[in-house]
This record gives sequence, C-alpha cells and structure tokens, in this order.
Amino acid sequence: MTVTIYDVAREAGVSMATVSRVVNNNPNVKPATRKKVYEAIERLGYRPNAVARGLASKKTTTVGVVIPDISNAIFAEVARGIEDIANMYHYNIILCNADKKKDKEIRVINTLLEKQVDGLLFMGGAVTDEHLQAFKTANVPIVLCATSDESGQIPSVDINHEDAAYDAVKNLLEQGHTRIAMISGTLQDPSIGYARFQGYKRALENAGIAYDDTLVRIGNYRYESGADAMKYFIELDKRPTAVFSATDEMAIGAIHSIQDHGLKVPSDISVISVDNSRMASMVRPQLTAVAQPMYDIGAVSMRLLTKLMKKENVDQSKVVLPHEIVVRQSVGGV
Amino acid sequence: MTVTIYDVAREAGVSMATVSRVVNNNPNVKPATRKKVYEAIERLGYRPNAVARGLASKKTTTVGVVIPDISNAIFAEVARGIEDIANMYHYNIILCNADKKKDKEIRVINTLLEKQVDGLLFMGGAVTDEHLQAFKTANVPIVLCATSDESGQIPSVDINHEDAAYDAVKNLLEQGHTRIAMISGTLQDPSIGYARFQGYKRALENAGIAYDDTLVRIGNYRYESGADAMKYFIELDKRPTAVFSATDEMAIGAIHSIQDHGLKVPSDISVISVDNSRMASMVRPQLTAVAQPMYDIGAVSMRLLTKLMKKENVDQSKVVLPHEIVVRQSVGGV
DNA sequence: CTGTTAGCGCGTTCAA
DNA sequence: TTGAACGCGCTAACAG
Repeated sequence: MTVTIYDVAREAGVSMATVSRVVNNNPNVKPATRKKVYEAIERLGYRPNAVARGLASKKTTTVGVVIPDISNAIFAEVARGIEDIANMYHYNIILCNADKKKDKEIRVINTLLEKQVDGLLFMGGAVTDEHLQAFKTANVPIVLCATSDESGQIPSVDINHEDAAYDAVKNLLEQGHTRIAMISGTLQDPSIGYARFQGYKRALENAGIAYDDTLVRIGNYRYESGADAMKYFIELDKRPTAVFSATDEMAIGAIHSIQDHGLKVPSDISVISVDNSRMASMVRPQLTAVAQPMYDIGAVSMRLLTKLMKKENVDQSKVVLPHEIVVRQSVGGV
Repeated sequence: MTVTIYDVAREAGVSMATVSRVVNNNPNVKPATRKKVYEAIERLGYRPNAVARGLASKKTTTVGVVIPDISNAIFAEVARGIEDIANMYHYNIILCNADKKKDKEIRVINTLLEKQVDGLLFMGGAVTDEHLQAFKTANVPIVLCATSDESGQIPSVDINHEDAAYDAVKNLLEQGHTRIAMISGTLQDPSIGYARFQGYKRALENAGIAYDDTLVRIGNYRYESGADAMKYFIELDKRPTAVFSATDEMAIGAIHSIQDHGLKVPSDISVISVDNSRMASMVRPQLTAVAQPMYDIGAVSMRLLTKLMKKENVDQSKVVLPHEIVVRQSVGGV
C-alpha cells in the first residue's frame, strides 16, 4: 500500500541508504545515481515518512506553541509571526489553546513533549513553579513569548508592559491631565493586568498625584467591559478627564460609551491604551495607543528558538522589544 | 538519557508488552501489575514517545490544518472551533498559513501528509485540479472548511455564500433601496469574492433592477479599501443610497468614509455586510450584517473529520450551515 | 561513492 | 494475564 524507501531502492536498483542520501540532499551521491533515484521516486509516488524519520533521527522539525486563545487578535498576530519564521526554517507548529489556565497549560506542554517537538514556545498566564517543573523535564529548548517570567531563568521575548503603561499615562500627564482613570485587566494576569496597573500607579506617583482607587475598574478585556467601566467613571461626581485602558478593545468600548453619553473624545475625555491592534485605526476618533509589536514578538521568539534548537549560542536570552506610542486622535489637552 | 518503555519494564519487573498495555489502557492487566507499572512510570518519570507510537500504530493523533491567514479574525475564529473539538477528541493540530496561494497550499498539504497526519482540514482559495490531485494521493480523510469545491467530491462544511449575499441585498431591497452598490472581494476568490458578487447580482435581478458596474468596486478585504471604495461611490453623480460590503472590515471602512464626508449612516447611506465578526458591534452605528458562523464551521468540520478518521459512516458529507441576518443600526429606509 | 547493519521506541501478534 | 519476537520506515555509522 504505502511505498517505502525500500521500494524506491529496489525500483532504482540501489540500496536504501542511497535513497536516504538523495532524499536528504547528501552530496555524496553520483549525479547519475541521484537521477535514477529521483525517477524511481517519481514513478512510485514516494513520500518520505516524517514519523519514521523522526524516530530515527530524533528530530521532528515541529515545534509546539501554547497560546492563550488563537481567536484573540493580539495572539493571532503573534502566532502569524511565529509561523512565518518557523516556515522559513522549515519547522511546522502544533498549536494549542490553553486559555491561560494553569492546568490546561501543563497538560498541553506534556502532550507536546510526548510528541517530541524540537522546541516549545510558551505564551500563557503566570509562569509558576509547576510550569518551571514541567519545563525542566523537557529536554528541548523553550522560550517564553509575550509572557513574563518572574524567575528569569527561561529565555523569553516580550515588551516591558509596565514601561508601556507608564509611557501611556505619561502622555496623558504631559497633556495636563491629572484626573486619570484606568480600565485594567485582572491583576492576576502578570503582564497585561498587574504590570500595566503598576505602570499606571508609578506614572501617577512620579507626577505627585495621589492614587485613587475609585478611578480604577477591572475589566475582562472585552469591549463591553470597557464600556461598562467608562459608564461608571462618567457617573462619578468628579469624573476623570482622561482614561488609560489596558487594551484597545476596552478602550474602544470606552470611547463609544463616552459618545453615547453625549460627550466627546478627546475634548471632554481623552482615551489612550496599550496594544495598537488593527482596530485602533478603525474607530472614530482613531485611538492613540502604545504599540505592542505582536508580530515581531512572535517572529523574534521563534527565531530565538531556532538558534537554541541548533545549539547556536545566543548573547541575549531575555529580549525586551521596544514599544512606541502611536499618536492618533483620542488624546487632547485638558 | 531518555527513559523508554523498556526501562519501565525492568524497573517494574515485567515485560515491555505489559507496560505498553497499561499505558494504552488495555484491560487485560491484573490490577496489581498495573499498579506496579504505574509506580515505575512515576519513579522514572517516563513519558511515552508519541513518534515511536505513531510509527508502530500508524496513527499520530494529529490533524493538519491549512488556513489562509491565522491573523485574520475570521479564520482565527474557525481555527478556535477546530482546535476545541480536536482537543475534545484528543487530537492536536498542525497549523499552516497558506495565504490562499495555490503553490503554498500544495506544498503544505504535502508536508502535512509526510508528517502522517490522521486527517486534513483545508481552508483555502479555489480548489483546483492540482488540489484534487494532491488530495487523492493522501490516504487520510480530508474535509474542506469554509471553502467551496466546484467538483463536490470532497466532504466540506461551509455556508452558502451566494445565498448569504443574496439575503443581505434583499434586506436592502426591502427597505426600498434601488441604487445599491457593492464593495466586493476579488472575483478570483470563489466563496467570498465570486459567490457573494453573484448573490448581489441575483438579488438585483430578482428585483428587476439592472446591474450597473459603476456601482461595484473590488476591495482587498481591508478597512482602507472599503473606505476608498466608498469615497468613489460618494463622488458619483448619482450616488447609491445603500452599500453591500462583502466583509465587515470593508463595511466599517465604508461607514467611516461616509461619516468623514459629513453624511450619516443609515439616514444618508445604509451599509450592510456579510461576516458579523466581533467588530460589527464595535462601530457606531453598529453594523447590520449577515452572520457567518465561523466557530461552528470550524467545530463542525473537525467533528466531521473525526468521524471520517474513525471510519464511521456519515450521512452528510457536504454540510451547509445556516446563516442569519443580524439587524443592528446601519440600515434604514430610503 | 555505495551498501550492510543496527537500532530509534513502541504496538501487536502468537504462545504460553 | 503475561512475555518473546517481529516490524513500523528511516537514519547513521561503518565498511568497502
């Protein structure tokens, strides 16, 4: 039924070793022989069995990717960066959604390891001791991608989320705002939640503004939660003149909420966020945001992983990509 | 270095066959033996090698997914549906972006087949003879997902794109519009481009309205192209009173373009589209659209694939999922 | 430049 | 209920 390297060998009148050589582009084959083999391959419709190859060579040319949720635009962008580079180096990726749930993450890491992936890209929630434990039993390289790692032992590529938030809020401060609210993600989420919240606090502190927790609402990253948070702020006695949102989507919810209350962005209330997803320029007014280079985070982490897999030595195993503020129309002076 | 089934056997004082049985939940093992084996596994930190398993059993419990572009929200949603169901049936997915390019598609199909996937989910552009050819050499089941197939020989799950477009335009017609423009995708794209364009024409025809090709612009699915097309329509001598867009994103571009020209949606110009992505409710006015159940398309196609892989017989190998119109605020009477 | 020979780690008969 | 032995399809020395 299935044609093997052995069939090709017989058809071409050579040994299977020779067939293996031509399939693997080993130069030690006489051109004439090579030609014979290629013809036999063609005639028989031979297709190399990567599983057998993987068993014999202990390399599968596939890497595992654990991601929170591929249907989230931000992560999908990272995934595209990963896949493009993987493709470039002839790797395939096995994609697993884990929704930032620790149990699910540990589980998929293990099945990925069972599948003998040559490396692992981990994008998740907090990296706990259990994660570290699982990583340790892997004897393949791992790089964290858009995920922070308190321990600092695992190679990683991300932006500095706290600085990004800090810069966003600083921008508001520079426009003269002093009553600045925040729509945060859950503080359990280390990078997007906690770090950005810390950046917000630090920026206020540096400006000598007292932190006021009535000006902070926790959202769930969705549009509606941004709108809800904004509604709350608007109804405050002393409403804020500017809002910092941890993500674009919540920021857009906030903008629409402001407009629905008959107020204007940015003249009544300014809005800024971190992400700069494609949606940022698809609202009116267009959203000013600190850009998170998601595609690059994916691409760079995959590139780093290829180096690790090839045992090349890397000078930087913890890379922090730069972020920058993209000024559009949602922020104005006070 | 790596601990094998053989090490476990020795540690537990049984044969490797027995270890294999307990790992595979074969009932023919005495509980006491099973326990011994489990303990040995635990002690040694044994992890089954799925590659070796795949070679021996000729099953990899992984399926290949070729997708146009994972960073596109629509496809990412499908992918999530696929992965959820795959996960449920203990399959993993290898994800390959192919950008609807035929060459790339053929290439990844082949490498996926080399990797011995147990099945293939294909989401691409047109299904050509070359595709059919590649599919034929696969001896694993294949299902087309959100992709049309002229030949009708391959199992598939999709919506009826022409009907969806027809229904969208009909909605406009029912509101009394007669000058209806269309922002189309490329006609080379069978489902989103060509089929939706045909639906548009058929709806006009049924209403006795002559087709006017000055009222059709081809976009590239992006926001900007929608805005550009709309700009063109607005500057027409006899501008349309309604616009049908092949996708949400272009529709949103159109809405903003209308607003930028000082006109209003829907009182001056109505807008409708097909997709109903999350963004549809993230614009003002919120977008009325025919809903494409992307998650379900992914989930159902994966479910179908599992049946095919298990050689269960399926009554429907060509499933067409229903679409429905989601009325929001972007369409009004003429 | 080419062929022979071992495994790679595991599933699976077939006996016992 | 258990074990011995073979083979899955291929890579990788090692000879020649």
